[in-house]
Amino acid sequence: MQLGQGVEWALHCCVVLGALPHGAALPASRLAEYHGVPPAYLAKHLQALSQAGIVESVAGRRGGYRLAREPGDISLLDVVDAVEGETGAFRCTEIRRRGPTASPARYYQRPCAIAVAMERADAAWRAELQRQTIAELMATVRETVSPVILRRARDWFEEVLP
Amino acid sequence: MQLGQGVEWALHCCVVLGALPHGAALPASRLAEYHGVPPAYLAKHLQALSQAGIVESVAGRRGGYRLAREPGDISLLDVVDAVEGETGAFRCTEIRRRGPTASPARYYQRPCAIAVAMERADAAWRAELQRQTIAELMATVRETVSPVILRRARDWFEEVLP
DNA sequence: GTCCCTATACTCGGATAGCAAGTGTCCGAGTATAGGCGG
DNA sequence: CCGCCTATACTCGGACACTTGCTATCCGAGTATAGGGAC
Repeated sequence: MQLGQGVEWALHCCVVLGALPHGAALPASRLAEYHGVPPAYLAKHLQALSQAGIVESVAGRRGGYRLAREPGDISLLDVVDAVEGETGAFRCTEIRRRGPTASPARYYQRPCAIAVAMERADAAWRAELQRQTIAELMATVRETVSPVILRRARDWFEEVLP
Repeated sequence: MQLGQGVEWALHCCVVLGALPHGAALPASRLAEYHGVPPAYLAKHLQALSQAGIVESVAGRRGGYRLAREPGDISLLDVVDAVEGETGAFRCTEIRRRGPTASPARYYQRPCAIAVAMERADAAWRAELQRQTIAELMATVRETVSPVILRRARDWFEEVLP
């Protein structure tokens, strides 16, 4: 089990977009340049965020992406679900109904105990992601990132933002 | 993100092996037959369980697999880690150090806030899996599975066990 | 000076290849068993 | 009748193809902008 790179990229992008001046948009190409990742591939994941209503796209010149909601209203789970899809980590294929002891469906009304146990762990994972928001992430970043880096980032943004 | 089928199969196999008479072993082929899954592929996952010390293999005639520890000493996390590998779901590639604002390593001593947040969710997932054991799974199965199915399973085992 | 129009340059969006990991399979090495043979 | 030996059949274990989904890329549709021209 392994999450795709897109999750990491999407989260970093959300933090960056949240730090922009209100209403400003940043093109996907700039986001890719800032993070040092392939532009075309990052665009694909940004489209997923757009379709999920997490970011909104602004067309034309001076266009780009910006957060569609307040950073405090975007949970990490929202981002992960948008990029990875909402299919749970565990998939129960009901193998208990197969093999020589297979029986009519009425004997399997209770859910599979193994599926229940795995879903429980999955729920704990999702709950922890739901609990945290992009706003909290931004606050932590501001507190932990070196002032030097923070300054360089601000300078770079002022340079690329028109 | 999606776990492989092997996790489901391995958990079901552990529950079945835990229900065997003490000391008895069941061949991989029988386990595959009982669950209606490809024998050769299930064998691959059972090898992983064997290398992790969860089950032990008995060679030769009357051989097969049996639990290497008491069911109460095997957590679901043990099984998942054995089959899927212990690599966490989220992988941080430190993209914060890339791009135009890249700086010397001494400015990145604090861990990446995004990685920390994701690791927190991963830890919650693993903790929930660690909390539950094969023994508890067996108890739940005994309580929830239809008596008819339970009887058929017992009959089948008495038939195939020599 | 102000308004409108047009050409432009830039943006997103979906459709298109390449590759790694999970999926599925096979055959060889090793061993406890079962039967036969000898004492 | 008992013990030993051998052949056997069965087991696990690792090495070998195949398919799905993640990774990476491109070009076309659409739009806000900037500049020029007319009034």
